Amino acid sequence: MALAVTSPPKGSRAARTRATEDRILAVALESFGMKGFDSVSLDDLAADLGITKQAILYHWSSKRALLDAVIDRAALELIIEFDGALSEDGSGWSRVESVVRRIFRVAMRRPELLGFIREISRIGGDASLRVTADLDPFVSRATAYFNREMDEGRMRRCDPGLLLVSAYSTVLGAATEVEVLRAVGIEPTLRSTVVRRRELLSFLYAAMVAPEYARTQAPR
Amino acid sequence: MALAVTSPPKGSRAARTRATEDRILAVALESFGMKGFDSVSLDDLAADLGITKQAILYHWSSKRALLDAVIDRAALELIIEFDGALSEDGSGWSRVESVVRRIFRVAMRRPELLGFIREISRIGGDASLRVTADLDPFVSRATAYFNREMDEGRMRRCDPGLLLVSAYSTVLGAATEVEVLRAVGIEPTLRSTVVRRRELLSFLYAAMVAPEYARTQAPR
DNA sequence: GCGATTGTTTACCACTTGGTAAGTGAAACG
DNA sequence: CGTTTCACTTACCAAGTGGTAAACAATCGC
Repeated sequence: MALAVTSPPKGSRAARTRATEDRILAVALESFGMKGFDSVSLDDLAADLGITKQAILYHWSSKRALLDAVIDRAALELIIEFDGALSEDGSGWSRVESVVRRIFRVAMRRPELLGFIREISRIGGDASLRVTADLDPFVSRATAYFNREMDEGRMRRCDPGLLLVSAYSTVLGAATEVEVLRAVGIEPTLRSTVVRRRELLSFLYAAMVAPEYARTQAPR
Repeated sequence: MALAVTSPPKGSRAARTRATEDRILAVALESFGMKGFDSVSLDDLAADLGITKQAILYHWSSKRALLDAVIDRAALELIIEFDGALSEDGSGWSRVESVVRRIFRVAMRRPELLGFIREISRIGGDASLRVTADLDPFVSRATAYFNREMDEGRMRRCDPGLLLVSAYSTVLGAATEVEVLRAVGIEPTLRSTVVRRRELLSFLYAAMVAPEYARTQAPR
């Protein structure tokens, strides 16, 4: 899919270097996330970019070093996508709802981003440690938020970390487990995604919202 | 980890052939599930088995053909692990609970099996179609079960397919997303797994069991 | 016992992999 | 303007990839 438009040199040299590295990281994130790290060769990447593999190795000394850079970029983009939702106005359920909507939006529009995180989990070792470290600030904020909500009785009391994992994997699963969806007869179209999101929200609502509080805030 | 004990030839020729193919499939499932299809070469597999790669290619004409065989085996093992739980005695929540316990047991004892299904999902194409077809009977049974439970008012009314996906990915996630667990500060030990399973069960309980029915069957 | 069959190995092969070394053209700098 | 620096390419390479061909040894039918 070489879109390689050999764009006319523009801007300062430093700026163009940054632009090239950006393009490489973007394509690498996309490919690693969709096909897996080992399934994508540097030649594949280079071909998609319309450059040579050695150009990539000029910016990063090895494929593994490139992976580290992609991890950092993916974590950054994830935080940008989700962290805003935690800062939004509204409390309790409405804020959870907005996070879920964002995850669905990301899963629909940028599936490679979530796929990449999963891929990193499987690679394990240093790569996992890196993504864990990168995402730590976000996790802390989310956990603190859950704790606050529980303290004020708007959410069922439970372990915030586990709640985060449960909600994360539930939403991520419903949003990305295409094959499983097919297996249960749900063809992943845009239309069905809306239905799934609505059902999932009521699923999460039942699981998370404190019963005493539920009457005042009905899920859609 | 070549355990290659060059076992003394035993049994009829047909039986030994079956045994060899079984060993190959077992090791391939383990490796593909943990490291990914592309990350495991035929030479790697052969080395683990203490044979040569050409011995593998004698039984299956290509690496891809081997993958198909592994898919069939994985689906079979999955069905064996889970289908029994659907047939067990008990109704409503207790049966769901027994399925969840089984998935956790599988996730702890045979992580490669669940990892393999996920890997196949990502490979997509024919491989996905194959696993979908293989698992179809089980999915039908589970869906029918959910429908029955809903009809009799023991479960919250909702789309059975989506419920299956949600429950599947929630449990699978909580059981296998080791990196995410680490990120939220849950070190995946045997002890913490028990805690997580208990919390997850109450999470699922709240989400699935019909409110009118909940009073009579408290989750542990 | 003996040739045919079968499972496996040794010997290859064309191709791809990540990575190195040296060269090149254009911008940056004095 | 010359030269130095930089981003990148062409030319390689050794190690590995999936796969083929032929040799070989154990077992089967007879």
